[in-house]
Amino acid sequence: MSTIGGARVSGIIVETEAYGGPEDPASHAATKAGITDRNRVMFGPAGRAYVYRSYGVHWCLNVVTGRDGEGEAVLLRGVSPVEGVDTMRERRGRPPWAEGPGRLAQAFGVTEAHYGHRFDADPLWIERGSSLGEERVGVSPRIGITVAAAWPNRFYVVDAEGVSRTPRTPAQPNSR
DNA sequence: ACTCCGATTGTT
DNA sequence: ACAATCGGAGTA
Repeated sequence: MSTIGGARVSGIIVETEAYGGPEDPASHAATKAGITDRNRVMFGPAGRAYVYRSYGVHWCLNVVTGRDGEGEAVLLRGVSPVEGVDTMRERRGRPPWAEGPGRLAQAFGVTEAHYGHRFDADPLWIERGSSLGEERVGVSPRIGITVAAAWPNRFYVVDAEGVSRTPRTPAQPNSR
């Protein structure tokens, strides 16, 4: 749920990816330098927003999930819209509204300004949803990464609107 | 100081 | 298939 910019936008989270601390080579917490300006909030207490810029173009939103010092977070990759589709249309121009991490952040109005925001407060928060049968939860490797590419850390609601289309399999080992 | 390239998306 | 776009992370 977001009230960023005064507009009420909400939806159901239907796709996420788990990123661990320094022991997860695909995580932004896994840097040689340890804690940096970018990943600092990941190493803080759970329940805050880790926002990063992707490809110099998009914002992506994570929820810090680890204990203080652990560096773990969950990337929000897909939301099934409930309220504020009109606002999403203004922000995005056209569908899909919140399918994929960049679109999701744009639809909800999330930017760098929300780095470190606490999810227990306005203008951006998460509420408990309804429980879901195991058979409706899909698991797969994370999208778009090149290391730890086999880790089954992506979770999604089977057949739900807002789940990103998985790109064709990345490809070859020998690009050089 | 400088280079490489990505937790992506939209267009060709 | 490829461009857009830029700052983080490592020093290729």
